[in-house]
Amino acid sequence: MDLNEVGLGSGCDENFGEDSMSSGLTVELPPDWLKPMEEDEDNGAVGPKIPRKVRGAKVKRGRGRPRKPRNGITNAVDKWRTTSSAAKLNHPKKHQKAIIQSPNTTAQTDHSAQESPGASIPELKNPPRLTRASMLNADTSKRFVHSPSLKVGNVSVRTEPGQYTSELPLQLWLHPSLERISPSKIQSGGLPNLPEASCNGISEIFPRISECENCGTPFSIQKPGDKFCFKCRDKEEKNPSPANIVFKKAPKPKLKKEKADTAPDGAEEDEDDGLKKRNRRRCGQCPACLLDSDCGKCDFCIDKPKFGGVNKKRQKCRLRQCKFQSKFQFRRELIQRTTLANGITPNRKFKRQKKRLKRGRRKPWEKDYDDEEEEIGLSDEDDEELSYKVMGKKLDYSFKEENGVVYVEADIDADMPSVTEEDLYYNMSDSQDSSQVMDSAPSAPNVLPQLTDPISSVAMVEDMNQNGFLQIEMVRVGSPPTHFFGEALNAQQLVSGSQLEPTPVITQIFSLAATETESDRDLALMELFASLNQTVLPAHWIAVISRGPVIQLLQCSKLSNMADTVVQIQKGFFYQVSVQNQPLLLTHSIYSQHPIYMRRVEDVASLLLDLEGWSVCQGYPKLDMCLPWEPRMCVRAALCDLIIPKDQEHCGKCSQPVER
DNA sequence: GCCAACGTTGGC
DNA sequence: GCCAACGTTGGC
Ligand SMILES: [Zn+2]
Ligand SMILES: [Zn+2]
Repeated sequence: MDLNEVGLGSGCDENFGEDSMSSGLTVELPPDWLKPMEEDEDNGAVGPKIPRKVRGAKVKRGRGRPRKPRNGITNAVDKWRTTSSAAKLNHPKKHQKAIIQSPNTTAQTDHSAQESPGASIPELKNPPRLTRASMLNADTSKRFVHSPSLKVGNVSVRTEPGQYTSELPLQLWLHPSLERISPSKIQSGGLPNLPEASCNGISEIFPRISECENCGTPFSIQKPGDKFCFKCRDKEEKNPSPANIVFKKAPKPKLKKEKADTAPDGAEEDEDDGLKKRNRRRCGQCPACLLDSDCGKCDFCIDKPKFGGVNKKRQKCRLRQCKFQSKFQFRRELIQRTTLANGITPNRKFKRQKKRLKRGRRKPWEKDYDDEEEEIGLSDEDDEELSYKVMGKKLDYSFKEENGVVYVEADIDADMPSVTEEDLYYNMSDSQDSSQVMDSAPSAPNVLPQLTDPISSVAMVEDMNQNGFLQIEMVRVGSPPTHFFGEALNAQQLVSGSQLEPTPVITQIFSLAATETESDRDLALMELFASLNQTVLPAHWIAVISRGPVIQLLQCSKLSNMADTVVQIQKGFFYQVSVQNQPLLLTHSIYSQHPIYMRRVEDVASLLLDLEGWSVCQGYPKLDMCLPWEPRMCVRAALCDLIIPKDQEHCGKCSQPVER
């Protein structure tokens, strides 16, 4: 799976003239300027055994083990504010060319017509190219998997068998526990290797995380029907159930490791095995897996030759350890964050959690590396205390900003007995102090009432159901990605979960003002994402995150004027509004009414609310392109405003089109 | 049983 | 051939 391919807008990149559009697939890469700096050459590799000084930290994305599959799909050109929009202004030539090649063509959008369930989409002569109707606008209703027993949680996205089309709607599938899926059906149904082979990448956005039916551990669903976490799957495979029985009530598998097990036979299995092994430690979907850059500060990073380390540990950066499948997950990450925030130098952070006199496998002739520790000046007492604070107790935290200084507020529950790493992880965002609810009614743009009653979320869910929205809207808005952040997902959890328990006092505030690294920026964005998912955003907006990382805010309701609108927030909190995949010009007045950076949930919410007050320019009819029996097509002027006041039908440029 | 160390290997 | 980072293992 390649999250680079997450494409939220639908289809058309013709404005940038580089996409052949043959497939109609949407491939939207995060802009290069947002990626970690690439170092193009490797100043002579040095043997791993030789400690060396830091050779500028190289950030390289194609790392060894996990394969990051590519495909031949043409990448969309940057459409980001600072690049594309600016490019439009700065490079009129290129832009002009694009316009000539492909004017912004748009189908006359008629939401009400599309909304009617029976309405079929007329066959267009060259639909993907000419219609800019986004996937969010497409008639998706038929593709949803309906189930009488809808469970609010455990929702993920997938395409139905045989439904790999260019305009993929947001689709949901119910957790397999609710649906019987036979393996043959899956295989013949053309659901190739989800998540690896997803056509437009939309399914990558939503984590397919579920709970292992055997051990309850959260895990990433690798393919439809997965019910067990990696471990249990392994065991299951070693004692496979008869082919036709799919959901056998697994008798608590004896989880004894059987060493000399059945020898794998067949190259196919080997390959499969290899692939499985490669991906064993990464789900590819969690925030950690989405991170591209090493922090350079954790113990594993410090150990890396590129950071001047001696390459003894040879592990992936702590921050990049998968939230679900890594064996090094989380505990130390928390330590790092805390200590980072605390201003303690990175070198001190990850020294032993446990005092060990000697370490395994050291060759007798090697230097005693314990000395090294003394060089650094770390006393064990320091170390243990630091670790204890974080590890032994529940820790919630949230970012706050005040006078330009960013703080981490950590809630530490002293009564909490020692918790597992998973617990820590899942408790991370349990603190509802930072959780805010916006009423779905677009009012009071800048006031975010505190979440008081979890029921309100439930009520909202029901509301939306009654209003006839799509299934996705029956999920609490903003919830899909929150699997990662441990937010309670279904109604029951909302009621019975930690929200009802008063969260302890904020006991520590750490300043983060100092140097901001690439990974800090990643984390800050993740943090915003987490906050967004603890917030009920304005009606039917959801936040998803994709590789980069990039936060994307989508309006899920086709009834909204903003159904085709996506707000994307990048590292550094730059944001961009685009309509049907086309970025608004920087000069658009909506930008002047909001902060340049979407740092805070409030800013985002306010922007979304504001957007709801606008509508999308419908362009002007392109008569010559339409044969009488074809649907009426509209095009937009080159410099179309895209978003216009609600009472207008098209923007100034489209009402007096220059072309023709 | 834990984990530092390191052999190993997929991906490039 | 190099590198990232996985799985394994011996010392504790
Ligand atoms: Zn790191
Ligand atoms: Zn992951």
